[in-house]
Amino acid sequence: MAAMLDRPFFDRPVLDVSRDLIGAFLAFDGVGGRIVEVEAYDEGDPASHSFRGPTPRNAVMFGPPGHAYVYKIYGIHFCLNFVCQPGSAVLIRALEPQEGLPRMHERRGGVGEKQLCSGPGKLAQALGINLDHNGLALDRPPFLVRPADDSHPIATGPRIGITKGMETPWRFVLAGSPFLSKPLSPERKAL
DNA sequence: GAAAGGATCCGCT
DNA sequence: GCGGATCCTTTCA
Repeated sequence: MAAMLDRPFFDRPVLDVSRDLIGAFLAFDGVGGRIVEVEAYDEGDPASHSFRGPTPRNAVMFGPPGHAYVYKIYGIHFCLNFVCQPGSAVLIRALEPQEGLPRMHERRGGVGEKQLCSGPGKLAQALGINLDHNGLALDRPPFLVRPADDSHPIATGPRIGITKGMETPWRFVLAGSPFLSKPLSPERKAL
């Protein structure tokens, strides 16, 4: 079986992990695809849940690397993060669907393939992720995370939907992917 | 104890 | 392009 991303991979600076996750494969209970969009958050970042220190909700962000931090947003949607070094995490924002397409379509209700996982809330819905999965380890089932098998053109830009820290270009995308939550604009230098 | 506001999505205009 | 849905965490008095 192919290499799996485990704790040492995530126990690194969050920007390095974010970059290396573009093109990686994520599945939850056999449903998933290629990661094409992520955002980095860390403790010194006013947009991050960890900015004001540990709370009951964000406790997982201060726990061991390589675990899932899941939270509910706007009372409706769930967002999936990968915990890196203490107080930092990567928000998984979009996937290129590859496995378990029928179940994704069931959960997402008749949207086109490009919209199955083109946003953090959509992705969590398509994969069936909810608060029950907060704190689960990423290196064993139902999670499966495999590294990218080749290099990918990566672009960066400002993060989406935040009200603080807007100038920090910590959004990472697979350049030119049609599965992003939004096109990257303006396009920034690749890494 | 109260109030504000959020790392979103969808439908309507 | 704009606003509503919907809830619960965090903050402040």
